Amino acid sequence: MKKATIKDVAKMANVSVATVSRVLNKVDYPVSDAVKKKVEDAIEELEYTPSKSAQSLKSNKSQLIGLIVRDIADPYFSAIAKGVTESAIAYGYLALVCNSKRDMENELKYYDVLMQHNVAGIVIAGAGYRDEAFQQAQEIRVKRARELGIPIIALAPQNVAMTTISVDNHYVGQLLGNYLVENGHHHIAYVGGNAEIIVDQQRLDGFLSAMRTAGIQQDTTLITHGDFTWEAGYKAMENFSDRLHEITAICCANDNIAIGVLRYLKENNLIIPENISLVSVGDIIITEYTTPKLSTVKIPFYELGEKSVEIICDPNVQSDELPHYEAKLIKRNSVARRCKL
Amino acid sequence: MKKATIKDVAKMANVSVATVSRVLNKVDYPVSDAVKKKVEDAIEELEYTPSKSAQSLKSNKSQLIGLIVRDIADPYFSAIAKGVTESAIAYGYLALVCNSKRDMENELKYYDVLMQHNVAGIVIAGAGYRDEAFQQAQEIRVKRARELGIPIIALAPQNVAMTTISVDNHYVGQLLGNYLVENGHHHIAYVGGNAEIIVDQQRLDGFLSAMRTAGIQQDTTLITHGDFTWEAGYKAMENFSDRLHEITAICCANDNIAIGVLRYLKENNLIIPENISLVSVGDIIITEYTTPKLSTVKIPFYELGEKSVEIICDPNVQSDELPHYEAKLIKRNSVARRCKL
DNA sequence: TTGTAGGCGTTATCAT
DNA sequence: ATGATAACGCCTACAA
Repeated sequence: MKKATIKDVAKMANVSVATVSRVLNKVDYPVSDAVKKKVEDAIEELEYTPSKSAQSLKSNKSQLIGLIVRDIADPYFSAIAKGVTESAIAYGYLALVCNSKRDMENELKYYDVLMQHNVAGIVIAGAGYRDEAFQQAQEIRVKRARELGIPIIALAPQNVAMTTISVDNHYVGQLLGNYLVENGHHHIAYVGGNAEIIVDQQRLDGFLSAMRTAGIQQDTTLITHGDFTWEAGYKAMENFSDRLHEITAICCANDNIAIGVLRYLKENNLIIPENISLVSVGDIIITEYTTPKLSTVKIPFYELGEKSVEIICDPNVQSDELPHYEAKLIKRNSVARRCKL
Repeated sequence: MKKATIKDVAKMANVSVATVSRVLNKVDYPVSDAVKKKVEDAIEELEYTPSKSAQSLKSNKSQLIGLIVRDIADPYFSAIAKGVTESAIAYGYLALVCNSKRDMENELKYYDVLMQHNVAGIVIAGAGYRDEAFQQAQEIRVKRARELGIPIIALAPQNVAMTTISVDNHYVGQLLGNYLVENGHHHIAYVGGNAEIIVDQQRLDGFLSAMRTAGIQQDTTLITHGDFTWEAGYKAMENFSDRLHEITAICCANDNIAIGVLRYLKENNLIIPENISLVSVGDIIITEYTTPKLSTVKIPFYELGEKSVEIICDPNVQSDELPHYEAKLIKRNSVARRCKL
């Protein structure tokens, strides 16, 4: 059996397809009540719904929003995906989710695939890579999208001219550094994420500037980079094991890393925060359920995802009046006051 | 600027659109090398890619897979989503992700929306509701989809005749019960999930059958239901607080619940597993990062998602030779041997 | 107020 | 080996 088409409806209601289309799309187009009724009955009878494919072909625009994430199973990205999918539905759209597996090539490929699908817009969740070739490739795609009238919204800095809504990551790093300093910490290890990704550098810079302001000479051998994952956090600690006695606090570039770090420290019988304090970035839900609860800088992932869809779908939203998102420190129980080392 | 169409390519290559279509789609259709070359050059020059919308209209089938989840930010569902999205891309498809917010109405609506988009298939991640009206509504949609040739794959039981790949949840409950009994536990609290969802009952039944086999009379007032979330697990414990001294173990219907339970117990200075043992279901990644690591029954979420796409996309896969997925107990550190109460 | 017809980009059928 | 054309379902000028 096939789905009913507008023709079937027209036939059953004894009207033309144009009339059917009008009662469907032109709310205030003059159609006689009798005809309108007939059409609506036929639609119901046949369970007719317009074909999105045909509409998309005709209008050269689909009711689809593309979302590119690095790993949908990572709480950061799934929080964003939640915002995007829920907001999309609210606007009558659907979200196409692409998982790059943290691979640059894949990410670029997805730009193309999504455009082939005539998406109404594309949301880029992850921050950009510092790699120049990548940025150029990205720039080409952004330009092409603009020519086609497809908005692309980044939820983290890309170093490419494009609409971006994001928290100030330099400030995030400062927040972290200042908080630790305020609590008397001077010997701090910094566990970064993937150094190839822009935000990693920005957060570290912010952290270092906080150290400088506080007159603290940061030991650069106490700075490490890996990836924004749990495993990476754990592994970083393994490599750090012989220097744990030198430090009183660890600053992690995101919550995942902190969770890995936390596990390592617990396994090695260090008490948080009594022995070592811990801060990170994100405020993913699990930070409320670890022991101790993690002090972290909240990034409004859900809201960012939500807003990006709004920018794409709502014609009233001007992309020149982008909202400002403020990073906020959430103090919980992973930082202790350290008077003196 | 507009995207190049097959006509543009045909014009540039001085051939007909039919020829272009052939070099694109009919690999072994006889086309002279010279013409083929011209066409390929034009395609490259114009950066032409076929419009998915037009293909979808023409073929009455899109390269889209619909996925319905209850909460994409829930590790259970995001693991499935990861399997689905990655597998989809591998087949040249894209995944449309719908978030029902654990609302039945939404779920039903998504069936319809996805069909409007001409999806190649639909994957239902969550188990069905016991609600009869829901099951009927679901049945209608499944039947309609079948008539349209759209496969629907459930990754958990629905009590509706449809293709389902899933673990045996009764067995899961038995596994849990037996493991606890083997370790000498006789006074066990059971924290279930949403009792309206089919698997919740199945797991509990399995657990109870294990108790019966062991000759243990389960205290039914020690059985509670809430939801499959962290918050619900925590809240269940709050309501249980005055009975904690009666029990030696807690069996949770999934890992989320266990994480909430764990947090409550820790806040109340109970040591796991020395004071109370804990088991659950899922084996989501975080269970490896809690303290202690959670003993749980592994459900292969990623693989289920992956397989469902394979069934939809791969014409060689017969849906009558569905794979069997075995639930497996992962013993970690949340269960202690209890000789006697 | 309603109907007719062309075209969106493809693919497939039928000619040549 | 290649080309012309109809059709997929919808929307929208333009006609009536």
